[in-house]
Amino acid sequence: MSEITVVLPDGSELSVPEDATVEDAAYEIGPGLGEDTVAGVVDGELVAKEDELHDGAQLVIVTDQSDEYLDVLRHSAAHVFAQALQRLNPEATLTIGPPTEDGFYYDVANVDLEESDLEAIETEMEAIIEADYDIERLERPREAAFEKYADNRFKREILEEEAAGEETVSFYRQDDWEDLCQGPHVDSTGEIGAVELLTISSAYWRGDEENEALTRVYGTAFESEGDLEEFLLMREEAKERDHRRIGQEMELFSVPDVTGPGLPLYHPAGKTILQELENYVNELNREAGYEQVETPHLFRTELWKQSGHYDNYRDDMFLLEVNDEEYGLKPMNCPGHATIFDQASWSYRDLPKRYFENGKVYRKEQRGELSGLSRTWAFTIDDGHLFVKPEDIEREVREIMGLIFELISHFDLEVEVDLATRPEKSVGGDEIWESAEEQLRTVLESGGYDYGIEAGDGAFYGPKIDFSFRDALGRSWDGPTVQLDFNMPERFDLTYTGEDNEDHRPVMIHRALYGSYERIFMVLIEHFDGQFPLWLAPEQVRILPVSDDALGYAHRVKNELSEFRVEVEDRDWTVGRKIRQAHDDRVPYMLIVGSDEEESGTVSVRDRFEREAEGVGRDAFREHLEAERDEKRIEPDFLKE
RNA sequence: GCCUGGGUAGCUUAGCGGUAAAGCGCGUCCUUGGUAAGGACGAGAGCCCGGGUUCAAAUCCCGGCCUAGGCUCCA
Repeated sequence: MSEITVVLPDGSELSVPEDATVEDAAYEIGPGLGEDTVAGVVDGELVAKEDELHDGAQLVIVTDQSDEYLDVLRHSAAHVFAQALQRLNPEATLTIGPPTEDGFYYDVANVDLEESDLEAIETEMEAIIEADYDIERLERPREAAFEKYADNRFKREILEEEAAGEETVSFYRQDDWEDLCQGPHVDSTGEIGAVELLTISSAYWRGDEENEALTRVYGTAFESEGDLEEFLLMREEAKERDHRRIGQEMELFSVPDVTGPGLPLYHPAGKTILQELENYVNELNREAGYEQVETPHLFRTELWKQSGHYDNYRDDMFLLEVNDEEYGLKPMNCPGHATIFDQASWSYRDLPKRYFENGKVYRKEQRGELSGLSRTWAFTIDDGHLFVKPEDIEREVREIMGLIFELISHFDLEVEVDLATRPEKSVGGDEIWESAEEQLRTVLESGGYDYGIEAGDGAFYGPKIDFSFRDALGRSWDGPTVQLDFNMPERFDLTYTGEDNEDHRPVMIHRALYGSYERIFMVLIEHFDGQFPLWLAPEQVRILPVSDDALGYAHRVKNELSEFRVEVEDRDWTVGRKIRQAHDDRVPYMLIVGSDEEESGTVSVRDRFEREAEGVGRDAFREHLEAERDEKRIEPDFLKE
């Protein structure tokens, strides 16, 4: 029999018979590994250990030590769910049930489920796990599968489409229950250490809203109860940190019914934080040679026709009729900036022009998508547009990368960088795309940035570098972006005069350092759990008089700290109560003052970490505050041991 | 936009055909406090909006609006 060659993770090659499976290959490497094999990853795709290999395959063996093992386990947990569901509701029609990042789901039809039903299903699942049934793979003729699923049009559709042309299809069996499935699965139900069903929602068959709505049950599974508990704790913490909840508690913002959906109101405390964020980015931009501009919220649709937004995004724009003419709220700031650029003639000596605006934009997002500050109809972008000579792209992008890293260094957030390349639908010639992507790559390489490639994920008008933040709970959020644009300069016929006295086309660079203020605000609220660094904290210091007798001194101390956001707690409460409240309100520093402090002219300092010091000099404290604020330190550190 | 839940005091929620409840917050008073909730009293509710059923609707039905989770979208 002829042999084929597969490539192992360390680059070495392994020869195996041409009908060898993943498991066979593992045994070739070593009997121990063969024994432990759960599944394989072939050319980046998770496959069953029974699947045959092909010549040149990149092979990774998956054991219970692999990262992929949890996916396999969860896929099996989805089967256990389906079996349990059908034990209790035999009429339930199964569709698909894959693993996800956090667990698994299973989409079912012909069954009415409520959250309250989940407990009984979970109990049944635990019985199945307890019984430790072997999980067996069966090959059946495709025709037999059709017969078996005579009354399940979903499975038949899978057989028709996914399994088109196959003679046999695989089933996985545990106990007396089986499901059409490609696998892979763990060897027995007992390997699932812990399961939990989480929520019920709905989803369309194959994710298409034209199709039938199915009932989707989300659950998760782990190797051990301990892992599950850790996961649930993390989930609970995420809920506690929900920016909508903290936003309400700290009176940062609200989205009342009466103002319309997705149109948040910023209250004084919230606006204080936004203003600090804005002041900082304004300063950073000024230093980097940007000129601040301002454009109105409303333009004639002529402008949106010129920019192309009207053709592509008209349905998502807010349009209105004024004096028989159509106007539209701006969904982007760039056409306004391009128009400003177009109001003069420029020489190559003038370039690059760097315009900047904290511009509010309006996009009529789908109603079901709106949520807190994470998805809104009105949001503000710290939007910069650069008009550059093509040969300057690299230098400008490098500078922007520097700005972005400078900015995020103050927020204790990790960041991931991705290069998004040319999508299928795009404008501009091959040459300019290749050159642009090359220049972005050069910046990323020479800057030593770790980055991934999102092939085909660029904008239709140019490639881009996307940043995503990772917060304290390990979640990822869209952040800053740098995008090259060859389209807008064409559409607006932007030109500059070159050294050769000829007209040339500038390239536009769109960039945002925060992304949107709403988004960064949300991320920061949740990342810091509302415990903002001093420079951002809406209330930086609260003075707690021990009794009313100390009110006068308290106000004198407050006046001395007038450059900070300071409040005097003058409610008729005990000291303990005042401290409790200040902690609940997440104030970085408390100053407790009474007769002792008044006589010695000092303050007692307590911070949000419950650290304390008595007899602190007022000047020393004020000077520390100034430094902590100006250096944008993450945590209060006056009382740091 | 679609599917499934939900909208009751400033906030969090109970009540689910028959006189609208609680905790927190708020106000007044007592207490004048020393490091994470002192006490008493009080005010505060078109029960989301519009229709319908009923002797009677916060409660049941229909429509709308908002909201949560999910699906689909995201220049």
